[in-house]
Amino acid sequence: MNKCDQCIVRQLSSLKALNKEEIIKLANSKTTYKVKKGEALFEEGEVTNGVFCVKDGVGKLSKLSANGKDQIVKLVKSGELLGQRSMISNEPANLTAKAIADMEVCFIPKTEIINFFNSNNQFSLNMMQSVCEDLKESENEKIALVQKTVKQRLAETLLHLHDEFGEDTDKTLKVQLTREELAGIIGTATESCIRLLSDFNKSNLIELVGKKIKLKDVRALKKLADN
Amino acid sequence: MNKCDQCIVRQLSSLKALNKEEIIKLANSKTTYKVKKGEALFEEGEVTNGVFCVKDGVGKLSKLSANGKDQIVKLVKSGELLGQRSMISNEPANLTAKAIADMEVCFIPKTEIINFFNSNNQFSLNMMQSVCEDLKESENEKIALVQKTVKQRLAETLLHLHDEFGEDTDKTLKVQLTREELAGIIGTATESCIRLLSDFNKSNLIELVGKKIKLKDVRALKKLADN
DNA sequence: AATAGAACATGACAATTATCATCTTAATAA
DNA sequence: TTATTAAGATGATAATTGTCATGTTCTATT
Repeated sequence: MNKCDQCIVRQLSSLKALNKEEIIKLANSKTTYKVKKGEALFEEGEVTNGVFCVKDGVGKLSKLSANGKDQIVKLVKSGELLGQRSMISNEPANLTAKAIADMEVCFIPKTEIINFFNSNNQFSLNMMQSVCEDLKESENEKIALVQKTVKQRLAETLLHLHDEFGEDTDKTLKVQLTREELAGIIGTATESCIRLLSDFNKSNLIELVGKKIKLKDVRALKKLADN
Repeated sequence: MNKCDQCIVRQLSSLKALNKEEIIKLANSKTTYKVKKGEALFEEGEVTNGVFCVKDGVGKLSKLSANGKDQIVKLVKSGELLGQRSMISNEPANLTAKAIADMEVCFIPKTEIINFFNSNNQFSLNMMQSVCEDLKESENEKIALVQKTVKQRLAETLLHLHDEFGEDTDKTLKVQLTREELAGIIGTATESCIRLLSDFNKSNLIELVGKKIKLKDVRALKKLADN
């Protein structure tokens, strides 16, 4: 059996609908490579012509503003796909994808995906559902941006990061984000983000272990977040 | 030939991929009805179990916040579909859909849509592309919320409304939104929205004709919006 | 036409958040 | 190790935006 069969992406993403035969085709058409922390998988405006499977590492989808701030739209972790939207829409990428932690990815060319669309209905449906999931999240985040304060959004984001990525052995968040990146997720200035982290630290909601963050009072954070 | 064949929704939405036979099935399974301005098609949390075709009128998808403010996520006009996301995801509606102008809609039950998914690949692809389009817009609006000022977002929104809905014979915007709704789109307080409209009026960017809005200097508005 | 209620408008003020400056600490390269 | 740069931290201040109060103008209904 080839490697794709046991791959985490195959287990977690839309690709789980593919049968043995299709998986073999997939394995033959894919290309695997590594992306170092800070490097880009693709940049806004590029035509990607395929989909990226994230085997390992963490990526961010973001857009640079005129004033130089990077707004992070989504984090992508191992097991997920990247670049479906622009591939499906036949458009250049709307966002830039960069590695936040060293990544290992496979690239699947568009032609192959289209074949799967045509031959495997469940695959199409899975893909559609995954885009719908992204849409729902995006809408809810949009609403949160307007209806919640920066403090609430920070609390919410810390909880999300905890849920999605888990914690290290020292109980700190596993994803290593700079304060600037964290600010880019919640949509605020880096200084504001740092200030609030200090506040949270002082009021014992979190603990700052060097640059890492440990959630100390999840209940209080939750209460703060959805008020 | 039955009515669906000539329907504007059939011409503009994903439904355009359906063949004659499918259109007949569609016509037999649909139910048509009217929704008056202010009334809801469905509310957040409801299970819709199908898709709405907007034959006429304008609708808004929105979410009510704790403090009573209504954040508008999307406007829907004739020719578009409504409720695909929660149908595809098998989830209750995430947003409330209300009529902003008297609407005429057809409801297509989920079972029928699923049949089309299975029998017609192009239909699936169209639907997927339309969700992708929504996702892209949502992401871009999310970014705009963070990276642009309220003034810029108002300018941007006025231009969008002009593009999407056009103008009446007196050159005012065709969509009739209250100031409160407009504020709900750009994500600000109603008073702030009103104040900025006054400012735009004073600086000759727009003209306030009663409650209606006439764009007077599109170029300046554009410059303001994407700075 | 009179009245009530909604929508619009504007001022005064407060709260939130951004910006700029400066400093400390940590990471990286020579 | 030391130098250099990046990341983190904090204060002071300004700008933006929200909130509350109040008044005006529509609009609909009797």
